[in-house]
Amino acid sequence: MSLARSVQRPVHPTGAVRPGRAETAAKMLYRQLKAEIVSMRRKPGESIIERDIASSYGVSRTPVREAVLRLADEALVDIFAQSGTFVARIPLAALPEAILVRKTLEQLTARLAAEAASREQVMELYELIERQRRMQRAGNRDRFHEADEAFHARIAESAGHPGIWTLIQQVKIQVDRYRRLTLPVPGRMARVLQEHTAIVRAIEANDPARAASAMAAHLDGLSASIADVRDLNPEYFVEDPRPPALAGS
Amino acid sequence: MSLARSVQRPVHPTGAVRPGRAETAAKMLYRQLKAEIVSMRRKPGESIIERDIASSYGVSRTPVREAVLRLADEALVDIFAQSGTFVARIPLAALPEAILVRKTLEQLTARLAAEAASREQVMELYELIERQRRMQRAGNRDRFHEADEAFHARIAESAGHPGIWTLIQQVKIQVDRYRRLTLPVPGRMARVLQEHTAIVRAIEANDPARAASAMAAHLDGLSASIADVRDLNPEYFVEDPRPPALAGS
DNA sequence: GTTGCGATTCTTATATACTAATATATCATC
DNA sequence: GATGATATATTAGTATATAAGAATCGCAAC
Repeated sequence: MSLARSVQRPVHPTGAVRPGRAETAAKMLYRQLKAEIVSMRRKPGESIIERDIASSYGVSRTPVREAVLRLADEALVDIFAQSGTFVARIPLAALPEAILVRKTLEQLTARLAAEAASREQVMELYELIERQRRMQRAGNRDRFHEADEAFHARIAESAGHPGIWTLIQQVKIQVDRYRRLTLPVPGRMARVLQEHTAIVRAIEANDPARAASAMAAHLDGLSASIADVRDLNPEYFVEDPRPPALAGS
Repeated sequence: MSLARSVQRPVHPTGAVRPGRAETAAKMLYRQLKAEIVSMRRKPGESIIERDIASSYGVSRTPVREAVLRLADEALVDIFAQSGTFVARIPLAALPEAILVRKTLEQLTARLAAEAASREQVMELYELIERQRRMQRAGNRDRFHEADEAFHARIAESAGHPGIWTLIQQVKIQVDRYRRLTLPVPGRMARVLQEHTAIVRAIEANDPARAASAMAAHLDGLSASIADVRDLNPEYFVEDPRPPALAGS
């Protein structure tokens, strides 16, 4: 997929600006199913039957199938022909890799943001931290997390490369599923706020190296003990022994 | 999409090892169309009509549609409902970002490879360089390029993170299309060979910093002058002025 | 010559029907 | 009772038909 697939609009050959269109059923189903899988409301290994989804949403199998195929592309479901479709198990081997890639790319955006961010952008980052603080006080974990994501997105934007956050979102999706299984850690929100503040301070001070290391420290915190969670819910995971060698020409 | 979507096999809930199955028509069409688009045999802006593809391959519209939908996900085609589907133009704004991401991630793999690569893995890298040298002598640019890709893939593998190369392949796809428009530069193959050798030497010497900088230098070479190519084929490109702000909450 | 309207002709989006292959249940056999 | 073959049911893959909306072409009015 393209790096920035979801941040650029297609351009019609005629050059005409196309009117906004009502969302298709297929896209709605895709978003819906994806949300259910990422939020672990649909459990890994659970069966997904196209016909059932279709009837429960009052549409035909075709748009359901389109949505399921997209999810299969993203490795959120496994399709077995003439057999069944199942919510994908979380690939343990991919988690450290995804965390590493995220850390690397976010160190980059933090560094670039520290070089390039305008005063307005820094203020927006502080505002997002404030929003998070309000959500912490309200004890609203979901909204806290939303603001958290927005904070990271805004840093990529300030770095001049918003598409990198889009990419990170795709890379970290299995990690997000994994984290849904972890228990809420007391004091985590407070620590996140502190770490976010340290990052913005470094960006504001135009100190790229410090911004990068602050971001790295922040992200190191989230790689909790994978082994523990796996042992609690072994049926949700799959440890691919060794991926089959990549196509080497 | 998951980081390693194409390097891990789905696991059937019954635990059974599923037999290898014949490739579906849809997957074949996807690969075929993707190759035609990336190789620029299908020009940006060109119309793609599902019915025509279906009849020319002797299948129904359904598998064609499946393939086209996947390509739309990867931003290789733009689908306009009730209007038409077109080969996507190359998004100019995304190219520097993709090049930057690739460089960042390959510096990472080079660094890790320098820390972890075994003697056998280093030998394989040297062998891939030799293969490239043979292709250079034979003047076979396509096979030279294939070995080039295999070289980079093998470095990611030696770093213990083969999925990162899969990710890079996805990120650089629009850059690959752009590069198809550039003329062959005399002496480029020789320079590539030299730079690859420098990278492997640093990996062999277990010098992570030098491996990373050698990789960075290598990849800096490929960001030629985008402006020139754009002016030659302006109809192949689209310069998204500013991506619409990312979802911020 | 240009512009505005409208019918027509495309095209994709969705619905429905059919095919083929898998997994499971059943039953005979040992 | 365990085991194997067979039959059945279930499911994704594919084919075809229909719906709905957009672009284009022609024509009329100016």
